[in-house]
Amino acid sequence: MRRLITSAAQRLFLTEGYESTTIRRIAEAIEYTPGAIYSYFKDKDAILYALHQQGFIELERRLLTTLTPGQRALVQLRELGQAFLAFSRDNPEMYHLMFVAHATSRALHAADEWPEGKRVYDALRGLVVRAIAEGEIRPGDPEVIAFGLWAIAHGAATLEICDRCIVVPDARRATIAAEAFQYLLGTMSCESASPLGQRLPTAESDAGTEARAGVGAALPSTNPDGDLDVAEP
Amino acid sequence: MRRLITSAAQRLFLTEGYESTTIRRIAEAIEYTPGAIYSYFKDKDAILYALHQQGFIELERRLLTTLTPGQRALVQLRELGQAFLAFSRDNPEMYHLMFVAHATSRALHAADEWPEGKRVYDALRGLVVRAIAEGEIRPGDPEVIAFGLWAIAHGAATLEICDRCIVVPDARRATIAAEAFQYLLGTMSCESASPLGQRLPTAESDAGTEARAGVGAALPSTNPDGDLDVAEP
DNA sequence: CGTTGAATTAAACATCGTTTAATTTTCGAA
DNA sequence: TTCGAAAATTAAACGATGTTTAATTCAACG
Repeated sequence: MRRLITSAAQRLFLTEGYESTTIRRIAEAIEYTPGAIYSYFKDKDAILYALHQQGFIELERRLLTTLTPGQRALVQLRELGQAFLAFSRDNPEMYHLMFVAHATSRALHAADEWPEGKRVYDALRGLVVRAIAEGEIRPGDPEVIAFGLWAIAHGAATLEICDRCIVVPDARRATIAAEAFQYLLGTMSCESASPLGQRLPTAESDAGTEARAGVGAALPSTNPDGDLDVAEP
Repeated sequence: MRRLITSAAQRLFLTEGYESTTIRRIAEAIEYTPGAIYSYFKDKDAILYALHQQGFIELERRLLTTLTPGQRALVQLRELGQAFLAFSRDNPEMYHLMFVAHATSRALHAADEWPEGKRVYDALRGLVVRAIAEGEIRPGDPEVIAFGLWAIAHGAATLEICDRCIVVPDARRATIAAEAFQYLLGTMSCESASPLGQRLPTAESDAGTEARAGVGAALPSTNPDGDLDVAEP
């Protein structure tokens, strides 16, 4: 029954947007009465929070399935960032709910209240440690580096979602987020001593695609129609 | 009269928070009737948007007054980032309204609808161009570098504001945002070829303070009580 | 069949943003 | 000074929201 509610809420949320996702409309969608919902969720924030959790599980799935297992840590870091940006672009409303909406951060005050986030972040930090150990990015505090990478991806994603990219020229707008992540990851890699510090060597790259321009276009969109394929029984 | 309304709205906004800032409460604060406000603002979003504009003017003021005029571009970039993070920390609710609230980005669709933001961003890009010309950061696309720096600062700020830093250990939490910005600015500087690429030489630095730890503590908080000192006639 | 407990509803409450018609206030011209 | 038009302000209502409560329906079991 909770599933029924959250999946209806999610459908409404992704199709009609944030404002139209009201308790009454959810109830109408599942052919129940508004009051009935309060037997299964304390209040509206609880529903949003459940959505928020499902979103993070889906994000985690997408991030982890993107990683090519045997690959070098630096390459996996790049894949992680690209997948993160792709997710935010495919599901902007969901991303907003998950990361910046006031409704959800209200019920969030300790790390164990956000296990989904902590798992992904720990994986990121582990990857950073490995990248340093493999001598692919210059040594430094893994905590700072991991947080920095997260901040870049999250910052670029939210700037895009909140229509803040209107200050960059039209021609660059679509790709600037991925380019910025790519550039910054490049500068911290060990090859960055070369004057043009943005060519990041990978196993499958160098197939004729120029490094910078290739990033935006190569963004994998596993889910092009923008739906979240989670918990729709 | 518009001033009266916005300043009351701002006071309510900063003291009582987002949820409590209702038209009726604003009217009550200025001893008017709710309907009267609609003679001066089209709707509630218009009030939030006016606040949003004032916030950007204040942010711009704080950023520009922080820059030490004759200083090298790289140092000014660092000052810019620190001032930006300090602002977001001093005025979290305001920052949320200005950058990520759905209400404000609704009325924002072209660059000329956001002149305050464009001005600051152009200044940032100019600084990047200068830093490259002065040979202080490695050459690259100024647009990408400027956007990247903005993404870092904005990402770190929003992660902090939205309580996402709970995944980093308690001891590091308070300073991690500033450290990450400092680190990333360091890696793109030309001195970063050294193994520990995070010492950023400045005019007044090297006074015994260790580079990394000094950043968080040195955050200038021009406005410790968290108020915005704008438009309170 | 009757009873008990859970599920569901209908209706109300307080509050919200917004609109409309009526009222008050303002203020320059007669 | 008085009048009347224009502006400012109010009172009241509308529709919609999240939420609660008491009543009602429903399902299961002795």
